[in-house]
Amino acid sequence: MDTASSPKALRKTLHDRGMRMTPQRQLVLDAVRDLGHATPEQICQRVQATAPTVNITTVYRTLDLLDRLGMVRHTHLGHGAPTYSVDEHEHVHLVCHKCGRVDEAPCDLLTPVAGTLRREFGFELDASHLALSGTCRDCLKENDQ
Amino acid sequence: MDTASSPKALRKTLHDRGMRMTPQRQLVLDAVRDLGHATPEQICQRVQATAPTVNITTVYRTLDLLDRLGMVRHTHLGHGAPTYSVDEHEHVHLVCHKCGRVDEAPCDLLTPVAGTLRREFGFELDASHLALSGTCRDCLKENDQ
DNA sequence: CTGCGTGCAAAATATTTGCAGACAG
DNA sequence: CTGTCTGCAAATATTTTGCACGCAG
Repeated sequence: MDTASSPKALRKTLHDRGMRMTPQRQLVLDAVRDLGHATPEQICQRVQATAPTVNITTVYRTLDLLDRLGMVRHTHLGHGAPTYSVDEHEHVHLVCHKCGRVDEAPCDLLTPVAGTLRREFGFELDASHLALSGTCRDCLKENDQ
Repeated sequence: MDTASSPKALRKTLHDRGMRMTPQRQLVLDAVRDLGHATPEQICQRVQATAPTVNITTVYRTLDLLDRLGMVRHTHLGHGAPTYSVDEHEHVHLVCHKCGRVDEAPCDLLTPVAGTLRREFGFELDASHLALSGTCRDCLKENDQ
């Protein structure tokens, strides 16, 4: 088996478009996979743990590249910084606007809504690109006290 | 009738908390109401059409204040800048990630989903705070051509 | 070799903070 | 009058861009 984020897959995708394979690109892809959802800043720190000279600029450029290649995707979790994750396990993000915690829910949660939107608005929903915001279990409990 | 964004309502809300009514605060609230969804930058321009000396700093501070007072709310539409709107007509935002267009859908679209989230995740959904992203009617059409 | 990709510095953008004066109450 | 609010300038944070060198192919 050969996952989408393996060195081979990355090399092939890049070469198919006349682009080059570099250690930096592999490190960024690895970091995105390992961290789950992470901001460019966090990804950069992770990469620098292995290769301290890699510049934040390169991280931004590489994330942008990998996003356009479809190898990672970015999600707007709310407050500000977008977070990046590998495209593998699709899910909806649930962001608590009180404590900032991010949970995940299965994507098909929104399937009925997606159908309604398509029918009534001609709008093709991309469920995993944005988060749903609200209040999480724990913060709700705190309010009750 | 006395809407939530009327000068009187604003004055009262402020006074109840020992805060002061100022022309700047009324102008910002008016701009938010008139513009629908707008970024701090756009709101500032609108305010400056009437009062050119009002500073962007004041707009940021006032938006933050009005948000905490519950007189406006902010929504993360995706790409970057949050947008502010009055709390009156609740709706879900549909953002096209291709052309950037923002449509609105009735909030109760998500009522069934909100129920599922509450039951299965203990998560209380706040539907109007975030946007759903996808591809709008027009951009879908373009893809077909 | 050739030129794409990188690191560095600096620019562009977005938002926040410190402080002295203005003015609401 | 008193203390909050504002405007200005500068600090911070975030992301982008220009350029010369290094390395992938």
